[in-house]
Amino acid sequence: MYGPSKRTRRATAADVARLAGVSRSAVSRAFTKGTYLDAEKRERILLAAEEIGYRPNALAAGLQGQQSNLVAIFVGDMPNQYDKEAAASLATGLNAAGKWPIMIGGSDAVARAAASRVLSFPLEAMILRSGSLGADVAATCIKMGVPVISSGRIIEQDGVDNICVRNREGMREGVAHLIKGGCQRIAYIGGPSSFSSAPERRAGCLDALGGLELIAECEGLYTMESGYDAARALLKERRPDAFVCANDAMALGAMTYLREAGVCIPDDIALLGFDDIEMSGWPAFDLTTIRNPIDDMVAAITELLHRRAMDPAKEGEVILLDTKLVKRSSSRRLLPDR
Amino acid sequence: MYGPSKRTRRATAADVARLAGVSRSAVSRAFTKGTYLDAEKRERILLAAEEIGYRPNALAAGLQGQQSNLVAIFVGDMPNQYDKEAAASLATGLNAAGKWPIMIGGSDAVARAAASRVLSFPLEAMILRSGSLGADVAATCIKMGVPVISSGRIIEQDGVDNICVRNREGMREGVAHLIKGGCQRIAYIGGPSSFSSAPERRAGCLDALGGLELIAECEGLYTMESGYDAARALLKERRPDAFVCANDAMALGAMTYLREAGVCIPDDIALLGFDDIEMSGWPAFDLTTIRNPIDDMVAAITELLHRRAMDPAKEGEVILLDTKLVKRSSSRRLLPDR
DNA sequence: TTGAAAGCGTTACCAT
DNA sequence: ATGGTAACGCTTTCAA
Repeated sequence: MYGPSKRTRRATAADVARLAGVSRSAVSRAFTKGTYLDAEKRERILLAAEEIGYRPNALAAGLQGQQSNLVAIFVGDMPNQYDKEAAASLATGLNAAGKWPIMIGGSDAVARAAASRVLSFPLEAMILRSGSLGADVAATCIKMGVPVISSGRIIEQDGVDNICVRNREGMREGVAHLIKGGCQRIAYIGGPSSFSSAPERRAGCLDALGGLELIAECEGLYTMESGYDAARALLKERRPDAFVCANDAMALGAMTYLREAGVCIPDDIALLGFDDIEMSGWPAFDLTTIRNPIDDMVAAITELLHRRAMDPAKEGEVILLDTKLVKRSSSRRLLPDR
Repeated sequence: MYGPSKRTRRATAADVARLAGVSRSAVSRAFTKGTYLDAEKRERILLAAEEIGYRPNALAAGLQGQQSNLVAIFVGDMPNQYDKEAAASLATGLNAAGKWPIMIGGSDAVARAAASRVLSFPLEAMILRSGSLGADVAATCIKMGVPVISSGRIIEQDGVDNICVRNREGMREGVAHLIKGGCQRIAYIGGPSSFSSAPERRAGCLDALGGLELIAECEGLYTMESGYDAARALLKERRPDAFVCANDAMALGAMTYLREAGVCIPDDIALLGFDDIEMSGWPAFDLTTIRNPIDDMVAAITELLHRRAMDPAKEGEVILLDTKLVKRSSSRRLLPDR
């Protein structure tokens, strides 16, 4: 039997037209809704198309001047769990919205080169999800006329849309919760200062402290391992009764160390994270944390994409997402929470 | 200023030609290496292009019949860590190889629909990385003339290239290592039978057992949580001295439960995983496991892509990857390992 | 070495 | 409602 698998050339509208005995125009219309076309005829065309495995070539359609629906997502190395979850959800959310996410990632040099080359596509937007680098990539995109959406870090640049979580407010609420629960000797495990989220979260912690001061403090790498190490280092200091961590990965690392060290959580030391990654909700960890809402982030990006498509020349905007304090057992102390 | 009509058109070769005072053909040649073009002229063109932010439109170039360099990656829900790591590395590896990976994911219905729609692009290949579903997606692709590369699960279908790790041999080596270390009462925590890897790994375990029989056995979901639950259930059975887990996520879940239960690893119970995800190598876990080599997988896929491009009509092939036993402390028992 | 012109597969705009 | 015919932006062939 002859079939498309034998064919080396891709089926075109002309092939379908020939097979169905109609014009190429009719084939095009059959695949576009809201066009005038005899119902029976459309049926016949669709059937013929199905038979030879035809569908409109997106390259040609995109060339035609329509929207390409192509979107690039620039992720860094995705060193921690949250980044991976966010990237996965973003890709999924985008293709639920009818967009095609092209992933760009890897170590700096490779990723940067790829990010530049991908601009040869008429992208609807470049989505930046990289903590540290990104600002220069953004500049290239803007120059090429490709809209930029920066997520997780605010890039002050003309025409760049930003979406960011309220790091400071979120952390403030979390630490306030610890204090209301009776914690007084708080140690802070911060993130790398190259990430804009790090100083913001730290500021939120200081806000909540009020008159209090941090018992101790150090800077981690947003990884579990660095949290583990940080906990060990900080435990030597004057006995803290709470560890506030700039993200969940470090908090879980710290938790692992504390358990090994025989420290009871939360009675000896309470623990607070930030992000609410999947693992944190798992009963064996049950970490109190501040939710960095991935679904809201994805929804906001989709919305931004839409608004930009409506008005390509609009001003860049900043969307701030609200966090949500998720109280779990790592902060559930004897003292009642109010 | 005057409204949305401010839209800036993307620069085209004609724009560059005008600016540099050359023909459109020359501009095209300037961006194609191995073409006849005066060096000084090429320089001038490239400069002009840089100035107005031009690069060849990949849509138009792809239409021309060249290779599109577009590749779709179909991932499932990526429920476990290994899937996420694999997907991230794959995307990165592909764009290091000059390919553009379009990610397709999400819950079954949405992902399936997207996978079908993405075929409107002249894809160089559809890469399937989904344990359970995928076979029917593969059929659609083949019908459309899009080559399929299945990773992690062998799809017996004309023209489908497969790449899979030697699950059985790997697990056999791992369990043999436990037995040499003195384990005799082995309990098995398996994966969901809908994944082809599950029965293979189990078979490898049985191979190594020789005359022995499993003390106990249950089926998990390849998630940490299911491993945790499985360990609790199995611990009630006649005291095992080893837990063999079908993947690392479950092994780490089991480890967490065992530690909570005060069981000493590996002295009371040894632990074996499969995959070697990042977390397993972290000192606080230090899980003995069988490496499911992501880098080799990515390299093989790139190679397969290349071979398929060379000969679109070639037979489908099966590449099997070797595992590597990674001995860590979760299996380091008193009895010397031979 | 260079420029003109012919496609590539669509969609959109014409007249029917 | 329908078929013919311009674009769309590029690469490649063909003459020069």
